[in-house]
Amino acid sequence: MDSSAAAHTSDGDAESPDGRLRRGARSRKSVTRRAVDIASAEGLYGLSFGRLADELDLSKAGIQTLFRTKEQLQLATVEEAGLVFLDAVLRPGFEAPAGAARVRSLVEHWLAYAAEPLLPGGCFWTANLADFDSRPGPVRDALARQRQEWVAVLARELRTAVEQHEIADLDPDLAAFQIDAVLNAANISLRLGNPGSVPMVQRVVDGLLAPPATRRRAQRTSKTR
Amino acid sequence: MDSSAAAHTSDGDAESPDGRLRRGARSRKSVTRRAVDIASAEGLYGLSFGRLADELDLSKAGIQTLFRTKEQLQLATVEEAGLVFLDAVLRPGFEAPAGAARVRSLVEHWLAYAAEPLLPGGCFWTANLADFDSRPGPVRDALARQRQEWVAVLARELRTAVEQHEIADLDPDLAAFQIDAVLNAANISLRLGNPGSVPMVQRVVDGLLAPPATRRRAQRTSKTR
DNA sequence: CCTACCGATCGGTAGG
DNA sequence: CCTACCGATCGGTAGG
Repeated sequence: MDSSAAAHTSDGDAESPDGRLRRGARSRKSVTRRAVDIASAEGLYGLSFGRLADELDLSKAGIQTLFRTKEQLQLATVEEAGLVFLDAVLRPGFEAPAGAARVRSLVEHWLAYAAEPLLPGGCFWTANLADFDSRPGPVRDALARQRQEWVAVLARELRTAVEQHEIADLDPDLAAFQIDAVLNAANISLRLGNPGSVPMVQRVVDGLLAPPATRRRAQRTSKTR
Repeated sequence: MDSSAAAHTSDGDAESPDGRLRRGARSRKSVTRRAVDIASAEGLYGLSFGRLADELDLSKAGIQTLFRTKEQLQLATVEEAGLVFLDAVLRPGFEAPAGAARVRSLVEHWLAYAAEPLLPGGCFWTANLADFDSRPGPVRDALARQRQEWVAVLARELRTAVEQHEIADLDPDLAAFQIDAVLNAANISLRLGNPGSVPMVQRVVDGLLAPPATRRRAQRTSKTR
């Protein structure tokens, strides 16, 4: 992840006398944070230098100087989205003890993250992976890697839950795939004005996480909750 | 669905003497079919009159005459995508007997439909619902309605399977939601060059459709298949 | 269906 | 020779 920001700060150890480097880093952060909001709703192709300039009261050429090309702007936006996800989902989710409790906490924080007002367009990856899955390149690769890391986190906690005998013996990778799938489906349903998929996610997760003796009942009937 | 095609054919009951209406309808179909291909890979916003004109050796203004506005082109493309899905998934799937066999057949045909070369970008709705879920309007409404109809078809067949005692007593709406979710997740994974999610879909569906006595084992362990 | 345009905006770059 | 901007404009293309 050698972003151009790293290059900016590494070619001179000392801050320039008038604070230009500091101001540059601050501008970069404010641009990428806004870009994450735009891209969550309208996709990474909805980004443009001109639009960001208008919304942030900067000049278009100034933003272009910070990122050089649109692809590098998109990559920086993807990286910033990862930080947003880290703060909103991973860090708070990891306050729960490893295993089933952490899976539940991660799912809860994910559902909150997908709802407004954190990101106006819901989940950043739901919106952009579908856009970029047919466009090979570094942006697609970065998005795919982040998604894979998220699914791997879920799988690891599910594996821990199995090893701790909190839940029945299931395939952690398969269960993580299912949880990620229904979360993304719920995110789209939320965008379409149908909140009914959120309790469906809960029921799927409850079914997967139910202790061995009661798992059949929890996932089977519609009136369990 | 009063499309502009209906308006074109209703303002004169008789075919014009030189066959212009016939040729217009043929052109419309060729344009929308190509538009479905483009939109499956690059989204309905990747459509443009100019690009379609280049690819089909027509003039940009000629295509604009057929559809008037870009939104009407998008709506006609969504409608055409529905016909593609009908031919590729629903009609062949419905040749299987109602219930569990039909669910399996629909899933099989869906997975084949999501793979190339039918549509270069995979599932039309996976790509476009994520794009349009934050853009209210008739295009979003049409996409959402089609998706809901597909999930309702799955739910109805699952309900039939329960009533025929082919499968355990589950909530058909919840199971249909899960199946649609993992299908869309598999479609994206296929686009990203990872075919491993297809057998995961099969295992999820097998777990949901397993007969009552064996359902626990089928969905539980990773080495069942 | 065609040529010929419009106001605007795209990503990117010029000199100051 | 560097940066972070500015106003202006490059060649192309968008929907209409």
